[in-house]
Amino acid sequence: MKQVTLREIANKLNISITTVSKALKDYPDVSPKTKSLVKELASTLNYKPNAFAVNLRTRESKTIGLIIPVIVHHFFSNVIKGIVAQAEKKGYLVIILQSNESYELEKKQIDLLMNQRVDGIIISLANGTIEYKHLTDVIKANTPLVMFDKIAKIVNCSKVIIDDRKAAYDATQHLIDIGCRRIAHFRGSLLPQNSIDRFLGYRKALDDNGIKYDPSLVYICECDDNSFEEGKENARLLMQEHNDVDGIFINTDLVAIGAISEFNDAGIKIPEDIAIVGFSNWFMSSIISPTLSTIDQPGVKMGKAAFKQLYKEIKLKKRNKPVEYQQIVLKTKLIQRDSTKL
Amino acid sequence: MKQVTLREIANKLNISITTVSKALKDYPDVSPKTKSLVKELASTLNYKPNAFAVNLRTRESKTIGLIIPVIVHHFFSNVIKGIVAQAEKKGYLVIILQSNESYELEKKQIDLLMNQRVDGIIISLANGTIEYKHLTDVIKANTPLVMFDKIAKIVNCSKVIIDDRKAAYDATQHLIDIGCRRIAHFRGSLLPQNSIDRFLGYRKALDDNGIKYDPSLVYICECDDNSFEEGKENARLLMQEHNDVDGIFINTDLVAIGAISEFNDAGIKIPEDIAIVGFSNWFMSSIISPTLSTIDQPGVKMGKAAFKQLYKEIKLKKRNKPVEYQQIVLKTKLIQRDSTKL
DNA sequence: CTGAAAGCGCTTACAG
DNA sequence: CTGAAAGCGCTTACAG
Repeated sequence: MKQVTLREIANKLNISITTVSKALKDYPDVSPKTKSLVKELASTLNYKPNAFAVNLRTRESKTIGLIIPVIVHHFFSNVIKGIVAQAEKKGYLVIILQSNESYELEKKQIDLLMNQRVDGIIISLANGTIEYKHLTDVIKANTPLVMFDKIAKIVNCSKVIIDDRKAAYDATQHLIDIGCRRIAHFRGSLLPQNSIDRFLGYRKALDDNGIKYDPSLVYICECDDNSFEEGKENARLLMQEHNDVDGIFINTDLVAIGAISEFNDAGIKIPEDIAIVGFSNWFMSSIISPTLSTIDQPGVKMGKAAFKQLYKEIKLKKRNKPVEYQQIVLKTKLIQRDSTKL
Repeated sequence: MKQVTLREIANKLNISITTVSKALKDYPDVSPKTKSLVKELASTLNYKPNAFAVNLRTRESKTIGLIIPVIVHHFFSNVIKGIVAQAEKKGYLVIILQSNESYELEKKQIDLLMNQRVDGIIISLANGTIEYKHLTDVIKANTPLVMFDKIAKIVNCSKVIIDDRKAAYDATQHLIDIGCRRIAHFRGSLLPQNSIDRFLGYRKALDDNGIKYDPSLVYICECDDNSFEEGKENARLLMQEHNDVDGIFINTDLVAIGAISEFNDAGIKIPEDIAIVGFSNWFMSSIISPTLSTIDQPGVKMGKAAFKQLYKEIKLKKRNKPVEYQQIVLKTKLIQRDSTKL
């Protein structure tokens, strides 16, 4: 089945391609009669404009790119859902790529998307991303760029984040409030801004409560595919090295769940022996035993907000208007469950 | 920053656009000297071919579409991962849409993708899909189509599936093997082929073992966003209506996890009072308590297989060769965990 | 109200 | 080895 073109419709009706095009787009300078004739034939022939030709002319693809570190991940799949839903409302399609936390892949994928002439890009950085030239290049090429969750502070573009520092502070304060005094932290990878901020929030809460910060209580997780195992491993180490710890604030739920599993196996009671707070509110956290206290991080909302901001910038750019970059900070909240109910 | 075009390079080097184009694509009839000159300038100017123009000429978009019922879903997000990874290897990008189990949305999304002139489409049907014209239209338009997991048997195209009937049979037989004699089934929505097949496998296992099939032991779940709650609800009903049941085979893990949670709350012992087998092997199943026996369904593999088949068909179509539709059946295996360890 | 013409940026059959 | 020309299918400024 060959695709129907404007020319075909024009020939069949013995009018010009121009008029067909204008009729279909409801230009005011086409007679109602012609319009209805054209529209009718177009629909019976099942005419679909060739997107390539339209894109080439209008220099718009109605497509955006999304790069995330991992797809199989409660938070990120929620973000995808938010972005895809919002984009569809505005007639945009979303190309999704997974960087696998690799800087090299991320660079290549930015390139792919720029080649594809997407109208804008939304990205959450890979843990491995150490330079930002690929991102500033996007901005230089005048392609709207929005970063979310794992951002680079120094890159000048719009960002959708939560206040990681405050959220981590709240989580740690909560542990202190229920009586913990020797509090460990399983932090994320060294580079990402959010794992830095969560660490800083943890430290600040200790300071403000007169608890001495002890670096040996901080364990690192890469938080890639192995999060669950990393949680188990760190829990094992912690038991060997510090049997006086009474609380842990953990960078992300999946790691926390690994830790819980290890403590359960070792016969350590949660929260009586060790209280635990996670981060992100994965669905799993509400069904493991004990249920896990955590910080709710609104994935779908973040996705929607990121697309909305990108959309604004795409529209502004189209009208050659100046863009003001926004830093959108969404609210989080502490969810108390059994892992901290003393 | 304006985008660099072939014309620009041609002008700067005082040669024709034709030659520039051919040089960049390593045509044999361009002198090595010209080639290196062109390539060097192209790279310093950071030339990127305009994908729209290329697509318009070559009638290829190097982009495929993927429609799935839900994104936030262990199995489907694994499939996404498999498809995206495999596609990238071959230089293809993936546009992802979520049908939300809605037939109407699914139709609209097929339309969107066809408009976008994707090179092929991979789809897992919505529960609500009752007609297949939108799918046969894709095939008529000569766009390669591959269905996976939730397929329509009567649509003539390639399919990637598991043997749902056998897997369900295995699961039910396992319950019988450990001594269950009064076995309920929480089935999926009525339309999808896979929930029909799983039901049939369940029934066959009962038959083969001389256990009378009792329709009142079959409960239905829509398996949409509420799966967990549906599991709880059905478990509640089951306890009221049939306190003699000693085993349940459940259509999908998330529903099974809801049921486990309800039984735990009600003080019913798993597996002593009721043994449970789920389906799909969600990560969660290995960490809840008791851990859940289930059928492993290879999401990433299915995604990869689906893309590979689609890719084959895209290539064959390009060479005007006939396509032979494949039905690819991937292996599943029963994973025994505590919920059936008597 | 209608249409001829230019042009978006490429690719490729063809001529020289 | 090089290049002029046609064409992919659309949009839109312009003329009538």
